[in-house]
Amino acid sequence: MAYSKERYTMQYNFNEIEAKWQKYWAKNETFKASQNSKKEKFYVLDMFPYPSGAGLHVGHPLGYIASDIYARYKRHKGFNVLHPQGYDSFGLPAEQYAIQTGQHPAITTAKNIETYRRQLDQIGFSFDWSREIRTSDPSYYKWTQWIFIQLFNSWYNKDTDKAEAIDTLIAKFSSDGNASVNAVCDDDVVAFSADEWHAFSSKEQQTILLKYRLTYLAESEVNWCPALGTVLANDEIVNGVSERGGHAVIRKKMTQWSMRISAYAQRLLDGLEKIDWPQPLKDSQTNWIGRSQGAEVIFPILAFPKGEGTRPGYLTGGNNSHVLLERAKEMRNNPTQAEDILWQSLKSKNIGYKFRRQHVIGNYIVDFVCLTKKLIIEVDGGIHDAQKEEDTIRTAALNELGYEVLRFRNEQVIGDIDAVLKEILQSLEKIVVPPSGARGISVFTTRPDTIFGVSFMTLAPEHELVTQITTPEQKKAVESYIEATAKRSERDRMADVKTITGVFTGAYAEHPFTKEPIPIWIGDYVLAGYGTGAVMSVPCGDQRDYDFAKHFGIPIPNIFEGVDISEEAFTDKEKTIITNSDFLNGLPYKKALKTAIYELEKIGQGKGKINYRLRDAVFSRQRYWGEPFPVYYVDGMPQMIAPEHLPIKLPEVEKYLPTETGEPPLGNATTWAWCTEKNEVVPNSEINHTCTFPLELNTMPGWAGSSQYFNRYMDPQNEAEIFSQEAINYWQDVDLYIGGSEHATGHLLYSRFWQKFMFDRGFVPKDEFAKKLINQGMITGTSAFVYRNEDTGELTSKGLIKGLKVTPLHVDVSLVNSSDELDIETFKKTRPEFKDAEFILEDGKYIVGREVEKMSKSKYNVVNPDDIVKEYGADSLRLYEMFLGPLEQSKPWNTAGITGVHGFLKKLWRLYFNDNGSKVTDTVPSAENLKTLHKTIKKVEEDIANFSFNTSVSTFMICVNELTAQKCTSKDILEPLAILVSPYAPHIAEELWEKLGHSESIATVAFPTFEPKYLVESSKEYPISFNGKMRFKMELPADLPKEAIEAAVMAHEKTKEQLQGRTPKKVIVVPGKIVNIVG
RNA sequence: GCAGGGAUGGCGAAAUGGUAAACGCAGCUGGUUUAGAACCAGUACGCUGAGAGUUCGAAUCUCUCUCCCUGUACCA
Repeated sequence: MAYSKERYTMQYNFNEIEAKWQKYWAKNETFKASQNSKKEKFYVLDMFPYPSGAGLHVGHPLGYIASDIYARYKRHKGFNVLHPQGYDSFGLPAEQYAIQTGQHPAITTAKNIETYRRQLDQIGFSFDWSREIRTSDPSYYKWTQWIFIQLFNSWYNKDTDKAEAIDTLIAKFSSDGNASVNAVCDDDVVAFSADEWHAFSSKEQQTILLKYRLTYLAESEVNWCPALGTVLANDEIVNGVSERGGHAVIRKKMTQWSMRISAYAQRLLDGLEKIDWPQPLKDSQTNWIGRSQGAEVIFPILAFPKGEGTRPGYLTGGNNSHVLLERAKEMRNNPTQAEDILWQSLKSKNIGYKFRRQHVIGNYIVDFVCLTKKLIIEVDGGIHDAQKEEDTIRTAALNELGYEVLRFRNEQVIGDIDAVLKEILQSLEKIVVPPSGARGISVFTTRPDTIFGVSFMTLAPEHELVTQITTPEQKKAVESYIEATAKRSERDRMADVKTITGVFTGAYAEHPFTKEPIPIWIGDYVLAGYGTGAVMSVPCGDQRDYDFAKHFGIPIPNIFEGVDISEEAFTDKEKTIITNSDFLNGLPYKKALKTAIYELEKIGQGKGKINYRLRDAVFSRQRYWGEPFPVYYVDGMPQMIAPEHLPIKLPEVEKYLPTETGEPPLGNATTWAWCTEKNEVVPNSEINHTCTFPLELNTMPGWAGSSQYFNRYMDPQNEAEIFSQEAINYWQDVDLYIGGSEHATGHLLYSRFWQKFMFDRGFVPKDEFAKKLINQGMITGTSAFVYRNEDTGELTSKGLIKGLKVTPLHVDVSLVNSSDELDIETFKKTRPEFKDAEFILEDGKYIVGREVEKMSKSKYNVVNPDDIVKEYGADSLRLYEMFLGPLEQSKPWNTAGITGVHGFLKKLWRLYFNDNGSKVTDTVPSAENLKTLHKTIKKVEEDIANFSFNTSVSTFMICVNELTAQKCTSKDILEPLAILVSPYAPHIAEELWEKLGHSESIATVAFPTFEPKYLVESSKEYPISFNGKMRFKMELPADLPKEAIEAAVMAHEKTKEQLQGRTPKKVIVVPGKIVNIVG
């Protein structure tokens, strides 16, 4: 009996070992990163998880295992390693669960975190749990709120190309106004002087500053999801529906907080060059930012339709208009003969345009004016000959105000009224009046070199000019087109790219150079949200324009030399030679581009411009379970709460839905007002708008809490600062960041933005937060299927379904063994609907079908790590996940293979122990032993450097197989081996280490040093190939010179056999590698 | 359409200019102890998606094509 007990303890009892060491690590805080260490730092970070209710499946730990191996390896290499973990614990699922059950999201979140922690702990990660953070914890989101305030109090100075404190902007405004300020700001800022700045009211000043702040409140069109009751960011929408739940999304105007990320577009692009991130990830950020270089061109609008167009203000007078108005009235009542004749023809839209007489414009009273066309008609008597000079000044002043002046003499009007009217009409037709302040249609183009190829213009149906320029004849067609496109969802519009639709507005624009009229169309291939929402259409140089022109029979002028455009547009920039283009003739693309921009700038109708696709990020969400803003409102203007009063804690609410009046869920809170005297949150009833004000009802989006969390880990308990200068200066940045590629344009872009902002404001020393990033691939599930015969209802084994009409049905993967046989009895028990099903077997077995799919509950292919750990142990799970294949590749899970790595661990254990106890001796290791060990050290170090963890697991297997065959028992080999294995399989390594007689943890023991001398071979087995095909092998001394090798090979009888008497043309000898005989 | 990645035994894969398939799973044969199963020994299969080029030699480099995956999209 005693013997069998002894035997039991000497078995590899992984469950016991793993529990023991997990407890030891926790108790001794083995992996606590030291805050003041003389060691070199190394920061290994995982993307922290959102703690969902479903818990972890085997796909989740993949990245964590890889980073853990790296972190443990770095500890062995003598680094002070920071390897923290936390939870991104604000989010929609907890809130929706709360809506359904009434359970507070904080409670479900805490419960989920508990599950996650248990699951993570049992895998044996070396996280420094003393640094755990949770984004939903007020002590953490205090700093998210703090950063928001910093952003609010900053503006982007384009001259210094960085964010600066808002005070510096205010100082500029008070000394010079805003004329000299070169900032990233809203489009609609108007110029003001220092005096005007001082004259503005506080509210006006705040309104102006809001246009410059890095986070600002603006009415913007947002993606509103009625089903979720919230706004979604662009990256939260997939194929026109919400990423979560697939609900419809519509465009809606709302006042929202926005982040001026567009200020950083260029730097976010430039920064990609200095970070070691995967190329596909960099590419998707590059595409997302979408830089395109070209020009903005303005096309004046021609020929406003008669009587239509913009409605200019009636009161056009200057400062003395009250005096002039009296005089004008008088003059109206006493017209001259000529004036009267003309008025009879002009009044009541007689010639199609509305005219006014004796109208005050600026400081003048003009005889007649058409306000829509800004055309003034003056009828001069003899007196004007004497005051020619004065009239010139008058005309110039009116021109300055944007009016054309047409002068006629009394005699002309009286003598030939028809000729006068004809001239007036001609002028009216010709005059272009830019609507509502704009000077024409502004377009963005990357091909200003093709400007002479423009044969029409296209506006997005939503473009604001559409309603203003459409002619009465086209009005009906345009309106019905707009209605039709509005009905089509974004999804339909995307799916249906091939169908060409559009309609002519009836209006024309004027070509900047040829002055030819260009018809203006609207078409839904032009997107309102990109560029200016209008394009200059060059059918010969753009396929979409080409298709549109072909479809509607619009001319397609060719401006490319020697190119046939009868079938399709010519888009090859490099081969472009411009022709039929006036001053651009004969120029290649690049030169033509520059020249076109130069000429456009010269005539003031365009300029070179860089356009970005990246839009400012909407930062408000109409949700409960998110960070509250540290903002209250005074007279409609947002005010920041002073940082010393943070955190502003999320208030309690009755229910988590929007209020009946459509306000966000925080509108349900009864204690949600800010008292500026007590500096605390007080009941809403105390709101008096003098010292107590309403608080912001929106909360921050999901990415708020994750955009700086990596820096908070450096000093997570600091209550006075987001992190101490000491901590940030020591830890600097993340050395290795591992996580999924799905965050490419969300978290990873926003984090880089905030990091650059923090850098600009001097809070952090690095403007990129992660030097190296790795995307682990997804682990997919291997679903299993049974096949139901549609005719008989029988379940047919996979090999017999050919020719039958069968429906595949998912079965739980846990009921299938490694040979794809179904456990029929258990299947019947767990799926009552198949209790009496007839099974058609092959060779007495039911074989299931297999297919690789994403892991999901509904597919019955989810594999839970808990079960694996229980059955094979954490070390087996860790090794197996690494062994599956390259880290970055997506790969299917198949539990069957785990017996391989599990067997390896048992074999490893038996190197150290047999039934009687330890086998380890002080025997001097053989050369063979040392060769195996050092070969392994070399390969494993190379593999870790390349993140090739799958091959190092193979290397361990080879090593253990070899040492077992060598019957190695030497401590000098087995000790270093335990260290080598420890990053991968830490539990067994600790146990072996302890059994070898050590009392300290293996975690920081120095990694064995590779010594090349043990790998030196005295001989080499040369592969001898003939014409590149290996035929036989030959053992030769390793240091044999080239000539001797050749001689030895040629003398070999097998060589003669291969050559069959032929003389080789050539013999290639690569010493140490190969011999190749050609001939 | 564009961008990126990929295609090697029945399966996961290794080899990045020099012996293709290491390592593991599954298969097959034999053995040992079995309640299940575990362990040990042995073993077959396979020529790198197709074609061309460079080379003494190509899975690896170049070109053309096919297919698959990921991302993205009337981006002017």
